[in-house]
Amino acid sequence: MDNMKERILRTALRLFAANGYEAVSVSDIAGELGVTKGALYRHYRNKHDILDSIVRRMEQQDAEKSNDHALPGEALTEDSPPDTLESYQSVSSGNIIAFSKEMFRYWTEDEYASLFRKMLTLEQFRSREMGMLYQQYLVSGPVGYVTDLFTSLGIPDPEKKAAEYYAPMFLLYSMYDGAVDKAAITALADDLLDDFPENASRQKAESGKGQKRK
Amino acid sequence: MDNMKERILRTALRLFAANGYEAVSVSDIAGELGVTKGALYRHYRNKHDILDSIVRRMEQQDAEKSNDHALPGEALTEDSPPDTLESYQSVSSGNIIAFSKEMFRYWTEDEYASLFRKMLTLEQFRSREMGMLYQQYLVSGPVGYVTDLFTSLGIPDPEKKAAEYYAPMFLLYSMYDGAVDKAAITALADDLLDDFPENASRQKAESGKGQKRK
DNA sequence: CCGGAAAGTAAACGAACGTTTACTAAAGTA
DNA sequence: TACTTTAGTAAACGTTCGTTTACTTTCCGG
Repeated sequence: MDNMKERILRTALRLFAANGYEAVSVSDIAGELGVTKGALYRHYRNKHDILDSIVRRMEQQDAEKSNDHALPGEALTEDSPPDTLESYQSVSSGNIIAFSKEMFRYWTEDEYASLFRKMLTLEQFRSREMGMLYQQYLVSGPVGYVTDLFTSLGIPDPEKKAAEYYAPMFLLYSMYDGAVDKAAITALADDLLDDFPENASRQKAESGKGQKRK
Repeated sequence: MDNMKERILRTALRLFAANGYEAVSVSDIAGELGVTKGALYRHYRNKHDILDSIVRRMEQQDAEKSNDHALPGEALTEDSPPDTLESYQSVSSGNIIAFSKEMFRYWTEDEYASLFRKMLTLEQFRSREMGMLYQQYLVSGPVGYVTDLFTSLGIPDPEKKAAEYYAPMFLLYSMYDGAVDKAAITALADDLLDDFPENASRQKAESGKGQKRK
């Protein structure tokens, strides 16, 4: 249907992700689409409106995605009811791993999400809004999510463990972007995620050397 | 001495780190310094020359730093001679941790390094050169360094372990940038680094290659 | 098939871009 | 003291920026 508006959005996102918002001109976007720049103003009020639409699209796509993967008790309600420990158990053991693998693929292989991630990376210091979005989607957001999960599971030092859990994924986003062999990075991500419970389980059963207590 | 040239460099870096190279105009830099833009051209051939000088300055500062921390055998020579396992032992046990803590402080608290890191983050997709520098300084460089170290120590799965080792630092760079309480992030970084040998020791049960003992 | 909305073009707008030029003032140096 | 270099200013260069305008083409429901 309204094809041009969509094409503008995606072309703009691709250019913003590669060069940053300010470095991309309206003429650049129009040129890539083989139209004159005046045509863009039939679909967007101004350049910044395109950026806003890109962000809104991501928020919408993210909302749909998290509805699909909603945990029991937080599917439809906005204010989350007190989740029982059991409600998380389903996602905790093998599910959190699978969920994380899917998330890694999403932010690297999904075209829109990957470009959006790169764009946020470039814009994070330019405005407070972009900085917040960057943190929310890629840094403190995921870390906080895992922290809450670990807390409800009674895992000691949930913050520390959450950082240890999410950090490899975050690092591998950047390695993925700079790598020639992308598949190797994806495999490494899977590998590291699979390893986590093994590494973490050590301190549960065995005492051995003095370790932080809770 | 040549004060203005230095002030231009640092002001430009500060603006580039916040907004990206393209988004900063020559007038912006001059305006911050309270001079007209024509004055900048007495010290730099053009805008890009400022960026080049910033990079060269970082490379110089980095070279000095790695000379201070040089491992035996790689102090002065450019082509690294075959390092013995023992030559790394000094940095391996408690030293690699201390070295890493120092590195974390360097990239977050040292004004020049911190701004340079942010600038590289914003410019990494804009040119191949900047992408290479970003990888070299902040991603594949550190990971490769730790991988080599772990390899020479006979640690199994050195790549995986190196990623697990460096990932928290890399994540905390971004958390540091977005945090209000910077000191808490630094403390968390120290904490995570101290934890690593304990977590990794699990699979050293079978191997008698005792490398960690405080 | 026709009338009007929607989509796109070409040109122009003022402002800002990076860079150059002509000129002035200060600082060294013989 | 005279001359040369250096640092900085103010203005102008041509180009490009985001945006607006007037006009043309396309499309589609009555």
